[in-house]
Amino acid sequence: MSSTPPGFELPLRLFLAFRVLIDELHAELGRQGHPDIRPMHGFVMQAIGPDGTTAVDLGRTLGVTKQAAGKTVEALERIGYVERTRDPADTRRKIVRLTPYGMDALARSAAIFDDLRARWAAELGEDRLRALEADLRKMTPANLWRLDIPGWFGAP
Amino acid sequence: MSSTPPGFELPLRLFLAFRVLIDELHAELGRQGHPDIRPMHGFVMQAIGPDGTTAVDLGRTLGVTKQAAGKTVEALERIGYVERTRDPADTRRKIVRLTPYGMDALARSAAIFDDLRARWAAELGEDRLRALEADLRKMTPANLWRLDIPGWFGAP
DNA sequence: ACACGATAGACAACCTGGTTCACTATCTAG
DNA sequence: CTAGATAGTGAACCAGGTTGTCTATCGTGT
Repeated sequence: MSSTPPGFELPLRLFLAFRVLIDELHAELGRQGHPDIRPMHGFVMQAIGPDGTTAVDLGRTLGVTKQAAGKTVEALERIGYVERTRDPADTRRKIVRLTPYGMDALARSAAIFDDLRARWAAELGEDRLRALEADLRKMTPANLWRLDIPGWFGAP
Repeated sequence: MSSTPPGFELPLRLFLAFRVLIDELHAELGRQGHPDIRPMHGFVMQAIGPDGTTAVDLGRTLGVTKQAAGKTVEALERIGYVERTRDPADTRRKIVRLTPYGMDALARSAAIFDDLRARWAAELGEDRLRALEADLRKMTPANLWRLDIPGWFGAP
């Protein structure tokens, strides 16, 4: 006869679970030769994808301004994860592409996330985890990338 | 015979679910006379609790420095949600307490969160939601309040 | 052919919430 | 009664976000 938990526990647990996964990802990424990568960077590189993009497009994907996207790309460029080249077909545009180092980080991230998911499956059971994922999918918007982290948090 | 989803979907869905709940909370809070409250503030007020606390203690609870906690308290004070009074027993300390307005916001937050949880229960089924909560509880640390949002996100 | 609107990118100023370092005031224990 | 710990504050800085402005380039309509 357990009573229903207070409503505020759910969002907190969701956030904590997210945080636990991200922290573990970055601890492991650090061990695998990517100590300087930050939580944001992984998402941004995922959003850039293997084919490259532009600052404006990246901003659209992530739900932030082109200036914000540009700044992040700059930071990523400084630490060697992306490079920008002018688009010969439209010299206004600069194509942002992952470097081999960036590709490596992205591939490792994917592998580590799969591994973390497998650990959750081992702990909870694959069926329970699938149910959890299905439920979350049901309650969240389709577009995975509109994170606007962490801007929304301080937004007016 | 569905294949297992990519590992990176799980953290994203967790975050998105968190975000959806928080956004809905603040939309409703806005409608109920608290338009100026920001996502951070709700958590901080929860952490302050009905008995009050101090900046140092609050920092410890939230996992941020006392200076950061102090700044947040200042902001909350400016918009009338908390007040600070010197502790007569130790004049170094300043007790941070919720004002009646702050209490109102906290009570409404709790009610809205309960309501949001009820909506999830209606959508997913109470048993599925309980399973989800139980699974998250299993995979996250006990201390609900060590959020360090959003500092951890940009932390070195 | 060309002018004009739309688009890509960059720069500056500012905001929030975090950090570290340094300092004062007060408490407490030896 | 002094030495060390603790509470709070201020300053300088950082990351990542915003708006607003500016230039360069593209592409379309007359």
